[in-house]
Amino acid sequence: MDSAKRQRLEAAGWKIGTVEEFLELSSAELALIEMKLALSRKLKEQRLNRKLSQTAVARQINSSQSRVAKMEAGEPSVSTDLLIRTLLSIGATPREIAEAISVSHASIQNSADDNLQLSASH
Amino acid sequence: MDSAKRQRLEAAGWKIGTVEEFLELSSAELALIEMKLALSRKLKEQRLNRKLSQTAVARQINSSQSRVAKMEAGEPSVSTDLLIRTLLSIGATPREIAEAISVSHASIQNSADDNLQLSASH
DNA sequence: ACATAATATGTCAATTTTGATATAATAATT
DNA sequence: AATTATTATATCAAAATTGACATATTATGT
Repeated sequence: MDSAKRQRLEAAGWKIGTVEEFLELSSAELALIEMKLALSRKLKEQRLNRKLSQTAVARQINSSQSRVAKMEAGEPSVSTDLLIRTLLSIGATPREIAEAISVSHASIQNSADDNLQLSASH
Repeated sequence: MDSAKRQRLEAAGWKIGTVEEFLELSSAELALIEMKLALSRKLKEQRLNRKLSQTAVARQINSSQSRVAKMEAGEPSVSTDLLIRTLLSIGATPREIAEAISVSHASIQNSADDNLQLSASH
């Protein structure tokens, strides 16, 4: 968990810092972060599928290109609300959104490598 | 749609006002509202299942009883973030959350009575 | 009926989120 | 290689959300 997953999270600006800090994140908090990242990825995927630029998406939702970029980067300054609103606006169905969220579940439960590394690291 | 569904939404504080205003709500906005209401209901359901008071839930998430009440009432001042965080905190799984969201989809597609009434009302 | 627990509603200062803007970094096109 | 389109990153004032608090209403038990 430490290395791989933490780096991924930190890259997106979630600055976790120490291992203690990381461990202090409740599983609920982690699950929410994972969910938001899953929605981020879904957004980028859907946008590319529809061959839209970030600017085009921004127009559809009365926002700015930079905010769309932040959404896709999974930055903490982006709320779940905004992610979902944007997904719905470009035509994603609630079902697709639900699927993305379910996937985020799997990624929590599944990353056995991460957990192994964690429990082996002390 | 006017009467039944609008009343439900307005009761929760979404004050829609005129029919025009209502119709101006994009389907994305409506879908998001429906989603949030579905999460509201899920929260209440899960809380009752676990026989927790609103105060007990508030403690778990460092919030207040009144805010939990607002969550369950589906008030606009409650973000999707908070709803999901709370659901996760009391032990709901991402899968359950996803299911609730999928249900909200059905309610949009299904309410044939509402749509009929709407198109017949002018 | 009375007390008590639980839920609802209103308000508000503090925090968080947001769109906008500027600008840098990359990719695509000619 | 030079132009142009696209995406990334930083900053910030305005808007939305939040926890806390007060208090009203409603349920539950005795």
